Amino acid sequence: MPELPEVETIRRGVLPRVKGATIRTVEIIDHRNIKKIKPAEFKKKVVGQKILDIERRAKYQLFKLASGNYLVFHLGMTGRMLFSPDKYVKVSFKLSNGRTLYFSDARLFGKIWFYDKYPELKLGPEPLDKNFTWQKLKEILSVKKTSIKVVLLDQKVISGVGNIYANEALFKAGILPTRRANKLTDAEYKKLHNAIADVLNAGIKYGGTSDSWYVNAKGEKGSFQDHLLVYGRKGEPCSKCKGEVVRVSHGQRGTFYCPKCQK
DNA sequence: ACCTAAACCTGGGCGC
DNA sequence: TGCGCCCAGGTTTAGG
Repeated sequence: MPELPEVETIRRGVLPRVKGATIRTVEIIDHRNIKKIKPAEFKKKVVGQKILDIERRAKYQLFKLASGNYLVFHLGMTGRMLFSPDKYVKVSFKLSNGRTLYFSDARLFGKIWFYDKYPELKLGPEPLDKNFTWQKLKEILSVKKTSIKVVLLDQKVISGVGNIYANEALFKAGILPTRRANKLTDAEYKKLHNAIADVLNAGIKYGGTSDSWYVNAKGEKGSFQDHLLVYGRKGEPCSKCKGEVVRVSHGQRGTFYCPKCQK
């Protein structure tokens, strides 16, 4: 479910509901989301901790605790952060402010870690960072011989972009997903840089994409699915040329594009 | 370095 | 209703 815009939307909803609160109890319904540490140990470390802030790094949320420790969440494909439980809750955190934070995850691809200090995540640059210029994009892409679509999904190269926004950005930039990342022209690196920022900002503006599992911290759907131009639109007319949007499998992921508009 | 396939999992949707 | 199949916003690992 969650790419950068969805995670950011969730963070903005969760923060005001947990900021300044202390975690009183932790209930673990399914321990498989909790990584690197045993459930009992996790509870022991987390209970009693005060939450100061939530930082987002790519698709990760880092809960900054008053002790200097960090509680880190990755939502995988179907992870949710809720304050009213749904039927897929796996871990819940009862807070001193009367609320309970529910971590829901139907497919169990989500991950929760406890870190003693600020974690070193092996991630490429944040695409919405002010310092992330088109020249920087060119710099990191021009050493990659693989396809541009696969590279955009590689979190070590550029972080936060997932399958939906990669498809949308390549359509907006008019670039075929199978082009070699190092073979784009300067004009194309510029267009792609703009397109990535545009689709991510639009995703945030519309509160994320709710094609299937994604809801925000209040349990509400986003609406960017109503603005998608190619993702999930196999067989539909292209919004630019009225040709047909096609779907192929590329890099083991559904890849949507317009063969006429993307070169 | 790169490429592919498979693995981790469950659930929704669709055709029959 | 039910079954089988395909699909899924992500990431990691193994092998060639």
